[in-house]
Amino acid sequence: MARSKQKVHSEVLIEVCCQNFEGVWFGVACNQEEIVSTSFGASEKKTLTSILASIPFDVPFQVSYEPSAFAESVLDSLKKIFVGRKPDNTFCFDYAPLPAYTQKVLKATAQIPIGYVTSYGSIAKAVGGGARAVGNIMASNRFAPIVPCHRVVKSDFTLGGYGGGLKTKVELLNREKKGFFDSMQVQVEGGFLTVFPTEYVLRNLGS
DNA sequence: TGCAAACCATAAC
DNA sequence: GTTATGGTTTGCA
Repeated sequence: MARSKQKVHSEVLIEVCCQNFEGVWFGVACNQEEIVSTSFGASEKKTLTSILASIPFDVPFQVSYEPSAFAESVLDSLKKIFVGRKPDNTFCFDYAPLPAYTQKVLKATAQIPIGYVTSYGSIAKAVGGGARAVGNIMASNRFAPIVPCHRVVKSDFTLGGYGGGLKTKVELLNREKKGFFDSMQVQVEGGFLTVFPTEYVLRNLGS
């Protein structure tokens, strides 16, 4: 029986998991070895809703309460990032559904090291395009906080915005500060991105 | 400082 | 196609 020409979606069943860690809900959607989306928030419902929003209607998914080894390792990394530590693993993301420019911006954002921030305009300068467009992409970042959009601020080192709330953004940055003094350049697709010590932002908040 | 105008990719009609 | 929408930036008073 020839079935090979049929589109069999069941082969890409997406696994969705949520876990609570110290009062915060972390969620992941993944297919085998790729992250489809991640999220975190104060309630399970909100976290789950934001995860599900990034799964296309015609793709089946399954909410699992017993995460696969891969999902478990992603959740583990989410928690580590949340407390300001470096995750053990690097992951592949399912960038395919996203527009090319969005992919470029997210990949550049992913290059910002712990202890550093950059600005919307700096990313725009590195990969092309404009700061507002970068801001829009941050706002709809489906890989937070693994793609660290909390490390992107305004050019005057004030906070800008954050989907999870500015309070959360400050908390994350506070845990990530390393006491660096100098800015530096990191290589990204399309050029070099200037990053600045997290302290530049934090010392702005006091006054 | 504060305001206005320019900027720019997306998503939604 | 066209328009609306921002997690911005910059210049000018």
